[in-house]
Amino acid sequence: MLIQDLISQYIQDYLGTYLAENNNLNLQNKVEIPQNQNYGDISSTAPLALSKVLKKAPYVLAEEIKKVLDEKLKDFAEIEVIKPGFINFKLKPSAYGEILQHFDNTQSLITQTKNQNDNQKLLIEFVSANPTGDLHLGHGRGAVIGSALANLLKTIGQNIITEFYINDAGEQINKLGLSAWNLYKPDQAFEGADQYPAELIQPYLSDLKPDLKLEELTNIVKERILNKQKEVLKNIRVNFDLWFSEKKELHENNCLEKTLKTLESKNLTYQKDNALWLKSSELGDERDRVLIKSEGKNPTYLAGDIAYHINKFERATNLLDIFGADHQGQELSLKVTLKALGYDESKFQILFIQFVSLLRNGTEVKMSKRNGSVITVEEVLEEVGADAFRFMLLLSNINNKLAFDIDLAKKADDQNPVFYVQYAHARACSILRNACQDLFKEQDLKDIKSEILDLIMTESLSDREKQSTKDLILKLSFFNHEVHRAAETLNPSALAHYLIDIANKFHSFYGSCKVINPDNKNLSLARLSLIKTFQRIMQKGLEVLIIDAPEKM
RNA sequence: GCGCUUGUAGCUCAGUGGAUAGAGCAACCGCCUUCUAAGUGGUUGGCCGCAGGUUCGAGUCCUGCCAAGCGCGCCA
Repeated sequence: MLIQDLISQYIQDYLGTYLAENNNLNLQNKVEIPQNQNYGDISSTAPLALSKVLKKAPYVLAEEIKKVLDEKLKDFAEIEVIKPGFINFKLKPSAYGEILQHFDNTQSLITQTKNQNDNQKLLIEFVSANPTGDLHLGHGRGAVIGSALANLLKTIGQNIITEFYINDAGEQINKLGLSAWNLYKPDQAFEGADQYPAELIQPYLSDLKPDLKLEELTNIVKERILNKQKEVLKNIRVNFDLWFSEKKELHENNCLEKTLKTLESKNLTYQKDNALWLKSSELGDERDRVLIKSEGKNPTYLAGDIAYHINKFERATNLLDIFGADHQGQELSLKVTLKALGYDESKFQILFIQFVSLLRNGTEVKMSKRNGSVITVEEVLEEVGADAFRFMLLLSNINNKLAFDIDLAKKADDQNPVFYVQYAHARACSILRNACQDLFKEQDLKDIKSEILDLIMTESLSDREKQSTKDLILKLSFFNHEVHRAAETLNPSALAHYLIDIANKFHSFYGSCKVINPDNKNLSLARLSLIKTFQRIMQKGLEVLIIDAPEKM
């Protein structure tokens, strides 16, 4: 077990004596690397955080914990209690060898969450763009975040389904059909129709048979646009388990009709002005909403959305939607309705992603659907490649609007975070390659003895060597913890930031510690073990985010 | 007007009620006969939007205000 896991485990065991019942403390987050060296290599604020719950002075609590830990950790750390109730651990050199040993002996770098209930299944819906045009950068952000999050949750052992909702019915499709028709048969054009800009539609009109009917044309263009979206998503490494067609699954399968009947049977609807209304204000919404429009008797988006979410609840226990910030109007109506129908609101969550703009030559390029100045995923991807595309969009928290700096994403130096991170990985691979070419055989790097690993922090090293080694090992030892924290907070960005952090610590280690040294083969082996661990963790971290980890650059 | 999100170094952002608020970039001074200089060491840089409150302790929680983005359709 890693030292910080031992610490939190022992504290938890000890505090458990205070809290026999209802003991679901999670102290993992209360054991950390302190900002300031003076506070030790690892520190815990558990006594401070828990003194209120346990009704005990934090300092007293800290002293008690110290007493317990002193005994258990005497080989690895010196423990000090500081004023209000901090517990600071100064690690002994052997602790670092122990961490290397731990990683040498551990196949899987990420622990699986305990499955209290194997029936739990989370359905994540994201992107869900209308099949009426190209994917823009905003869709790209949702796609990258959604795919990384889904992969992150899968990695810790959760049961995940990813889904794309195709809005292939309704007004937008009619509008698409008319827009296409007017370009296809200009002499028979529909006058005065609301249309999509011609340049968005034209690329999908090549090689058409001459005598198509409006409906046939609409379907062909819709299919072509959808296929294009699928292709672009594939290019940014975004895959879906299911592409859910509104038209097929909700309309033709009568799912929508069933939902309306259910709502009617629960007396949640009424007729007014020739339309069918939902009594949503009674359920907590700001006002009532229309379900079936008076003109044409077509369902509103909300009606379909409710039916779709009921359908999803039939296939999964938990739902997560990832929407653009412009969809927040949906949330309240949908949630109150689902609640009224008996679904557990705690099992349905929506994440809203703020807008993306594009920064080129230091100035912001505004996007506007109306005048056709949409920045597509495809055009940005072409310039920067999938790795930079993904990493740049992953770096900022979804609650912040983001300016995608396209010039930065193309740079091949330390200013560009994705290069910085990938370069660190390639450097590590290069050292491992060289080591096995000149001085060692592959076999030498396996099962390195603990006496040799302990040399990693040997006394005779310079301060800078010790410092950079220590920083790297400690940071690496928190990998599993960081992955789980990112998963719990549904925040893959945190993992991206962590990877920058370990890349930084690695580069620093590289700069101060010569790894391959024929005059000191044992120290070389210990350091190669560290490099190997770094390389594995970086590779795994990038894999979770679905970004390449190149071995050469 | 109401709701959601945001406001932290020149810029982009981390920050889980705890210690002297951190990182990257930019700026400035250094480091290649050395495993990838696509790199690294150091320096400079802060009324954490403002004002109250809760707390032993607030960037973090609460209230009000200011500013920005988005949302408040028989559009999707």
